[in-house]
Amino acid sequence: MSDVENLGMSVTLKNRRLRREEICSTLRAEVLSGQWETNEPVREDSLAKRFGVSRGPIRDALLQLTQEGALVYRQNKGVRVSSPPEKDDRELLFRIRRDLETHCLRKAFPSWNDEDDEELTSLLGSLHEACSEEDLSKVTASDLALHRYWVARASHELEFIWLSITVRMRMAYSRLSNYKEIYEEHAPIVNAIHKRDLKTAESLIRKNVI
Amino acid sequence: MSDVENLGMSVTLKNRRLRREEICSTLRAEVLSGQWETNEPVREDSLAKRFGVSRGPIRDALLQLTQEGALVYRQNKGVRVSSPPEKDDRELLFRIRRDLETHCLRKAFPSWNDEDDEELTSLLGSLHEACSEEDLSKVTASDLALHRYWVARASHELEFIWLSITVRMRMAYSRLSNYKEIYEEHAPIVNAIHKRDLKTAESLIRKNVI
DNA sequence: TTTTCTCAAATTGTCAACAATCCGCATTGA
DNA sequence: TCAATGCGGATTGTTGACAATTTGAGAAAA
Repeated sequence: MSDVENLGMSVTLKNRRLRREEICSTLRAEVLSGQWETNEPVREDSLAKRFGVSRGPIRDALLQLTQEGALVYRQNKGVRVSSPPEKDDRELLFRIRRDLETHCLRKAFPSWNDEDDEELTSLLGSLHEACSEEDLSKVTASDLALHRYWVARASHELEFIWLSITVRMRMAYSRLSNYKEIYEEHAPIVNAIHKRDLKTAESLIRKNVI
Repeated sequence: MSDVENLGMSVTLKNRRLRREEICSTLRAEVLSGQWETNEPVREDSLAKRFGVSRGPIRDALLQLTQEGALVYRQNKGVRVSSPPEKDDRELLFRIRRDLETHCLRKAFPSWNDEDDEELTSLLGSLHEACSEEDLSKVTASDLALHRYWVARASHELEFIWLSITVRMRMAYSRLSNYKEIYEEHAPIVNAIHKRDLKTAESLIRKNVI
């Protein structure tokens, strides 16, 4: 019953519960959209002031982003933005990510339901909105959230792994170019899923490089 | 020059620098070797007392182990030991891990040198010792460290990803059975690497399931 | 001038206390 | 008897202060 209450909680309280995650998502989107200069140090104090919390939760978020691959920690020197993976590794990472996504989609398909369709539509809507506004940070977050949905739907274990791979891949593709293109690549995927057309969805994901 | 000084630091200071990492490694080996009951809650206070630190560093370590997949975090309820991945996912994870290790070995081979050979020999020695002593926790840590070496040697980015996959795989194979067997599976791999025989090393790794 | 050393400011690492939340148990009321 | 409720201990989440470390500027020496 407390769960029911929580759902109805005010936004302030809701945010309180997810403070670390919230901060983490915001920072992740900023880093991945190339808004932080490489080699520019990230200060815990300034982030703490910015989010109106103490350094504790900030450190939690930074540590998590380090694990995900967006930041790199150095002893007593704080974090810096991570460099993109080497060329040799990119192909491998790309293949792994593709395998993960298609595996998850295939696995989730049998139990895919209307609620999932709604959620996906909503996420695609966010992506569309972000592309229209040309808000780079929002585009990155929306794109990530869309792909993440079918991965998480299949397995929360794989979600972690997928995220840490995808975040690292993204470091190489910051500063995306064509917003329209991004949306138009994703719409058909969602459409195929709505039609329960696994084969088409899979092949589209295989092509949807980014 | 401070780096040089650090290398010569006393053990106490060295440990100070790596406190979080140290705690993390210890706990990881314990969890992976099946010494913690599933669903048994892990209390931050007791860990803090055990390691003689405050809850801060303990929380850091627990958060990291959560990212790696050994533990699961629940809001206001602390962490619990993670469950093994589902059967569906294991095959995929296994393939990915295999690809990662062979990729890294292949990549590291051209610049592999005598120092690497020494290090590997030393790690194999630790594994042998651990197997002789039948110290489950030590076996797990040594085995992990051995494989980790050639991954890390190739790429620190891939090291993170490899670790989070391997840790999750291991949750399914806790309580290993035959100690001798473990050592005897690894010795030929190291031997092949010493002889710079990439092909043999690769095929042995492919077979070395664990 | 150039190099080395010292010191202070900035920053991260750690700690202990406080606030918020969860969980089990007893009490209450039908 | 049994379900609902509220209390109290235990546990996690957060905070601000303090300790340890790094960094860079400037003084001192070669």
